[in-house]
Amino acid sequence: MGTTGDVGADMRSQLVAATVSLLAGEGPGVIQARRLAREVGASTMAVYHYFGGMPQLLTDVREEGFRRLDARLSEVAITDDPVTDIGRLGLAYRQVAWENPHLYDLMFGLSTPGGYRPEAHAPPAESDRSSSQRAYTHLVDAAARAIRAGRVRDQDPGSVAAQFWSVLHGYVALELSGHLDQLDGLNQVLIPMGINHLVGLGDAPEDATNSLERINTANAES
Amino acid sequence: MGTTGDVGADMRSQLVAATVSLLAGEGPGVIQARRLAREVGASTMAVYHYFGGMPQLLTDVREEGFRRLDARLSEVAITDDPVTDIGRLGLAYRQVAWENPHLYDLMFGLSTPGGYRPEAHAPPAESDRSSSQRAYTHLVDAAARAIRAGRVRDQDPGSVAAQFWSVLHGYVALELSGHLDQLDGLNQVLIPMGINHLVGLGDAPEDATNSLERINTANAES
DNA sequence: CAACGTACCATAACAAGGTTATAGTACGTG
DNA sequence: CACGTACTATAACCTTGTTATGGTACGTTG
Repeated sequence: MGTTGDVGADMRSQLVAATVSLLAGEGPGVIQARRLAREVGASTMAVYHYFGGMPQLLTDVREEGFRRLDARLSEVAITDDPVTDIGRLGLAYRQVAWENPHLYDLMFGLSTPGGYRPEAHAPPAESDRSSSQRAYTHLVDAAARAIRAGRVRDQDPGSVAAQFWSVLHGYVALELSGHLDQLDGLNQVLIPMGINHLVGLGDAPEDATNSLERINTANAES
Repeated sequence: MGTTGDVGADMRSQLVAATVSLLAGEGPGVIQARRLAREVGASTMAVYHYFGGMPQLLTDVREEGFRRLDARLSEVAITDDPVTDIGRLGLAYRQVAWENPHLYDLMFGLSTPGGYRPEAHAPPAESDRSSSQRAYTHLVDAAARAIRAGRVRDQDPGSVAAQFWSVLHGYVALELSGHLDQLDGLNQVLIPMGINHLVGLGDAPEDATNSLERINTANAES
């Protein structure tokens, strides 16, 4: 019945995988210790033995979410047009969010499905930070390449990346929560916003437009 | 003992107010039917009589959140510099989010504190949409003024406003969830991002910079 | 080889919290 | 005064996180 997949995986990863899968399939409402245990063919105790409780399990699920985001962004090829690369990173980012909106929500929201949260709340845990950090790094690298190529004014790539991330996350979150329903999000918001931002960062308007028009073309390893 | 306030308010608004207050004070963990009832000096049944259940109550709380956001944005004066106005709207928006992060999370997240959600989930309810719409309108109006003043290229103000909203929400959400902790968010991310965006929209770099430098000055009715 | 400790897991009980059933009170209306 | 409606309180029910307890498998050690 479960969509857990691999039989070779240990119980720990099976539980995380089941949670991710249930989040995508039936939503946060069914993320319950009993349900997860049943899903992987174990008893409730598995949750406590391997994680300590639901909050800790969800912490791991969140981390897994960032791992998957990182993996997806890693697949975006590095080409000789860093601005196109940035556009493709954005598209991949949006795609990941749409494939499992509730997982995305768990990664960035302050609350969790069960109503409990993965620790205090303010600072993401060490490991959590590093996971999201790895995903963030893709943006930093792309920003650095854009600066090196003269497409973006010389400045701290971290700041530029944070700006891209804000734009991306804001757009994706509003889109997911339905607040952008009456617009053609991609063409009326995300793409023009990306172009505007790039132009503000120093790129020529035609160059930015041309680069972002290429984002849907093949994406093979350069 | 509650921080419910007004004794003249009916039970319905008292419950919503208590929820907002508890979200700010103790977090989503204490948003429980029994606790809310105790807070307003009633029995649990009040929640069911006035709302039907916790999900519907939270729907109302979400709406109240947008009402407050709208009220706050309404206080931002309309001056003869529409770009400064936009900056001030952004600052007010951020302030509202910081005053009650969990309420903000409830307004934009897909999940709710208790683990249940306010209906299906995809499209926000009618009333909900109109509440957020009212807040959104402030941005649309400001964008239209900026276009009329020649500070932004002529285009659909709704699209421009959605872009501003995305930028704002993305920044605020990342900031709240601690993902921007190692940066000086305001000065390294939000302000430069705003300037970049405005320049991309057509404003002159010096004008955008000057206008945004004015956002912290007095805010009296024009 | 036998005793033993540890890792792992199932069953069952406990506690908290959403929800429902039931019934009572107050009050306006005929 | 009879009656229906709005509102409220009490108590029970059910689901779900959690803990207690005990059992099995297996590697380690004497």
